[in-house]
Amino acid sequence: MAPVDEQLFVLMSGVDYGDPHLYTVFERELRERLEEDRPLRVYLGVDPTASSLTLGHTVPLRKLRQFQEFGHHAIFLIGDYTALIGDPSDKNKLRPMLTPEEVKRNEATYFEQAAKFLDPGRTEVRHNSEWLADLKLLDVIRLTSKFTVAEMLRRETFRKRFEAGDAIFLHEFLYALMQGYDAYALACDVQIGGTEQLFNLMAGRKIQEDAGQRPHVPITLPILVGTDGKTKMSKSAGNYIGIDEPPEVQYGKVMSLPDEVLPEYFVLATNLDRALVASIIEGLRKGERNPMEEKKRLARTIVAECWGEEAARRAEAYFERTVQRKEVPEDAPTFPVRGTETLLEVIVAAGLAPSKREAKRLFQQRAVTVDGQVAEEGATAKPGSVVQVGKRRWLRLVEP
RNA sequence: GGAGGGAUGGCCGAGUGGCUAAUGGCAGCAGACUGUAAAUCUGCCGCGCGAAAGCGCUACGGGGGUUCGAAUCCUCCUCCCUCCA
Repeated sequence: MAPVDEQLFVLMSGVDYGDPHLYTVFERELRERLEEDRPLRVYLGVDPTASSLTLGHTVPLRKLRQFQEFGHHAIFLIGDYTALIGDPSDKNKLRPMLTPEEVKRNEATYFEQAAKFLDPGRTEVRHNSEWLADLKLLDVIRLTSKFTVAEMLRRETFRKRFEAGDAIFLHEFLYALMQGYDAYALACDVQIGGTEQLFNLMAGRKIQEDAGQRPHVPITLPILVGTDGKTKMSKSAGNYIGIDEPPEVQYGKVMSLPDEVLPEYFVLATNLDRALVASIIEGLRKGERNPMEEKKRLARTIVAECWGEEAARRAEAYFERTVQRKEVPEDAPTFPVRGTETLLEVIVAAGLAPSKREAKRLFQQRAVTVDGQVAEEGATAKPGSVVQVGKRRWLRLVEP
């Protein structure tokens, strides 16, 4: 296996426990395991609560991949049983419990997409219903007896809700225990998760230890911010980059990220060589590297990791043509016109604007051009001309 | 079983009878600028008619009501939360 120092450099990259002391401790623990020079059992658990993944979901997947590339044994655990409860970790309110049918439906697409970021042939896929479904009430009670109420209430998410007078249901306490039990059932050496899950991972250590197992090394990663550069990337917030979105869309979304988040994106959302990543970040900080060039590299990398090199080249070329050189893309959608319709009608009919009111505003803002000339709202749509709305919407008018 | 609090536009969150298509923030869109679709600045940001002023329609969990007029008051219903027992 690769030298321990080399492994450690890569594996600890981006890792954050929210506490420098913990970092030292866990880094040492990981070093000890790596020195045993054997494939470690590394597990990542994912609850199939959503049917399609965002770039944010790929952060822990990439970490698992890194372990895999060093020859460690990767376990992808589908939390089909825990999903029924709902992880309270990242929420300040109760999470809805899913039905078994919903879980099943999400699960298939989930792994299919996750597999893009793993080496699927070398990944062991498990479900936690395999062991959790068989626990007897007595087993569960024994598990709960290892934890105290004070311990639970010290946890930030619960504490805040408790202090705010919000409801905390008993089953929410159980979530951490279930995830902890997974670690024990898998007899894992390492568990990967988001920083907000540290509590759950620590619960796992405790359960393993009580059962006479060596507690695993937690590897927690920060939450990836969304395209707004501020809040957590999520579908519902609309600030996401979906891994099944078209290459051009992904590329564009990356290019619209605020410059400040480039470092964290390079660390968390790419598989680029860690030494290179470090030098990029350093270069950006010192102003020796051009943010735009680096952002293009980031965009290219992310698209390539989702769709392949070829798609990344295409997306980049598209961006350079349309945005940087402001050319009309040759694949601009066409729209048949007789020459009697008004531009306004055509823009709405072609879907370049959601409503007439909105289209009217676009005209008022001088955002509509025909063959490069700013067009007025009353103009008629003539076949053979090219309409551009804003920076990224085009239409080629053709004979019907 | 009892008492009380809440449900507002994509999200967060003001508003407690007309001045409210509804403060503000975020997200989004446009223009300017630029090193990029970054940052910054400015404007827009329910739908329809109208060149425009303007007019109309729909909207504050759901139904019904009071009123010249309701997101705001009353009533019933649904869902959520808290406290006491």
